Amino acid sequence: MATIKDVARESGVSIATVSRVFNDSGLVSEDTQKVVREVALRLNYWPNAVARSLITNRTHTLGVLLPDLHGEFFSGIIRGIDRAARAEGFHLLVSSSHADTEQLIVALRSMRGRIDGLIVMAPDVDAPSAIRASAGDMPIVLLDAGESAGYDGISIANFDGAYAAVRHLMRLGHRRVATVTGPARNLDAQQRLGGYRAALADGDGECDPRLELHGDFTEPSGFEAASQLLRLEPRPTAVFVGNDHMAVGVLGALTDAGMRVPDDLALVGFDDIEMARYLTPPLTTVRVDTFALGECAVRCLLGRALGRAGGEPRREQMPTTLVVRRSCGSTRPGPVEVAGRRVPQPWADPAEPA
Amino acid sequence: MATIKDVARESGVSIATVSRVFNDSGLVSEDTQKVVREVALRLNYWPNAVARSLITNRTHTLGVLLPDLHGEFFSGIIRGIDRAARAEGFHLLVSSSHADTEQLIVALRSMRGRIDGLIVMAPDVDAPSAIRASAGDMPIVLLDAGESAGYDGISIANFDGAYAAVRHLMRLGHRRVATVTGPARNLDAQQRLGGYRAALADGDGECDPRLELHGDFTEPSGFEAASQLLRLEPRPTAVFVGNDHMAVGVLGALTDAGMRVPDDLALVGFDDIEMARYLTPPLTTVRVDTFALGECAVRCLLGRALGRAGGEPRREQMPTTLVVRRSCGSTRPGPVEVAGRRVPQPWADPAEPA
DNA sequence: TTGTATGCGTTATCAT
DNA sequence: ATGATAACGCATACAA
Repeated sequence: MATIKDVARESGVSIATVSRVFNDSGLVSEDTQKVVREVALRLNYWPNAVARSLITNRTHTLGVLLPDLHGEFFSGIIRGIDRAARAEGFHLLVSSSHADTEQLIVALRSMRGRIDGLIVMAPDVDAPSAIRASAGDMPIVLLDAGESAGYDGISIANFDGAYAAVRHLMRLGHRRVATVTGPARNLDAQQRLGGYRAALADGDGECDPRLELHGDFTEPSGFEAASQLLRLEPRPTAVFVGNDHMAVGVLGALTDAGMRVPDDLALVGFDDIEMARYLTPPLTTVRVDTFALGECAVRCLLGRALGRAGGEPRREQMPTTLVVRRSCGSTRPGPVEVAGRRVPQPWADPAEPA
Repeated sequence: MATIKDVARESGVSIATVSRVFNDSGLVSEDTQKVVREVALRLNYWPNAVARSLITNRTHTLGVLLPDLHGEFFSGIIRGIDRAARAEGFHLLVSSSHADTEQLIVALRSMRGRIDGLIVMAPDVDAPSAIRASAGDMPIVLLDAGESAGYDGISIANFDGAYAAVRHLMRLGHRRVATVTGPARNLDAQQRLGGYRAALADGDGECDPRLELHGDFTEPSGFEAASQLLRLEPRPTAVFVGNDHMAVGVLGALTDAGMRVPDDLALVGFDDIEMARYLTPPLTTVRVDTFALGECAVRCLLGRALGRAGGEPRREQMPTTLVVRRSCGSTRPGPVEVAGRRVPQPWADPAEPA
């Protein structure tokens, strides 16, 4: 692999000139520039990014630390990150599957010097401080974390989304509305539960602790929770499920038990995973725009990394949208959902904005 | 951010000794080592990966070039890559969304010096040679590409999977079996079409060019194709669809037209996306283990990058599995599919191996 | 066991 | 407009 020296020698100029050709390009004469570029092309030369980083202290690379890469949620986020980063000429150094904060720190440490900024989705609540210690003064954006002081952060409007979903159920006449929660330590789960409770309180719904069933965001846990739900006396007439994966499990259990959705029990999920619209009945749910979340994180991060922004930590919140389909038994279905679809699909679910 | 010099000074040793502590660790006395480690911890020192790479010419990073990051297919692949790479202490430098080969080359060039090896899923047929020119002597693994000479490559058993799917339909008594293909230039699509044709020829099925409908792997294109399919005279009794996304569109169009699946028309897809089991009826399809595909790519690549392997280019093929659900009208449903699921789901689809 | 000195490929700072 | 040379942070051959 040719280096700057090879190009300099072949071109009959100094390495400084070659370097200038590939950077400033203003201080080099047309003729010299032409020669150098030709030689570089012939030798298939391109500046070594590592050597360049060492002296400039800039890598044009963003570190991305996620708990997982699987599923639509993470897939959407990383896609948004990728698009936005590429648009600014940045690469992505990705590491995922961190079981705990310690593993995350190990990954972060080994990125030292290789990245200009960091996007982190921390599994634990205690992660941020540990991260800061290992990250030096590198700009960091927290994805979906709490109000950690001193960090830029982007969160999801979990509370609002859950509130809108439950309020929708109550407008349909439901007073006894159950919920299936996510993991207790999970912030999204906590906030969604908060929205559920608030909507219930604001709309004179029944506030019964037994109506709060516990899941862990997985489909089997939804199945389990639904089994418990069916044993409640009196039985709730609707259920707000903390995410769509659990809602799939709930739907399965209800169908098994011979319950009709939404007639016997109305159902609303959260996330709007792709599958939601293809369930029977199509699932009413709260949409989270994960792509935009990723994009937003990059914009926020580059604002700091490139010194465009400064001062106060910025906190942004990604809005959510209630997507009404048939599982909630809405009496007034909205227009056909068309986002991202190119062809009319008459068999698809009706939907309406929140 | 502390450097090796800071640690050396604070520890009262030379930078060479500090370096040894963080590398060999055999040639340094216990005492010195202890002091250095303490100081390093206090100063929050960790070797700068970029500087280290410059001299060792090893980055412990793998480049990953994919056409997209969206959807289960890519999500599964990159997850497999991530896991396998992490297990070997490697990072991932990811770049995606390359519309054409030129964009891909630009991305590749800017990775120069930053990666020890490359995993590429090239959108175009002409990509490999361009890649080689820009990659120097870096080890490369091609994902899902043809028989490009001189490269390690991992492909999917598209032909076998399609063959098994269509053969299954014929065993169920179907003779007039249609297909919906993917993009003409797409290798997967070509191979799946090949498997369809071969199974038809081997099993005295009807070989009618009109039975080959063209799609582009998107759901709307499946919807369109199904509309054409319904106008065929005589109407086929079964259809093998080139991927699950199109199969969803086909199913929608058939349902719209009042056709019953599988009674009026049997349906088989390809990929086994998560949604497949939740459709009505659950979709019989050919499973591709994308996770294993990614893992395999990393193993193959590291074999070369770490100098473990040599000589002949290796070509591996990921096997596929026919997952029988209800959309094909199989008269003998297999055991309940349990892979990756922790809780029995009695309402779930029956399945059987190929 | 430890220190000195060189070089990795590049940019940046001086010169000229 | 161009060249010589010192950094950048580290690993390593060689010396001690």
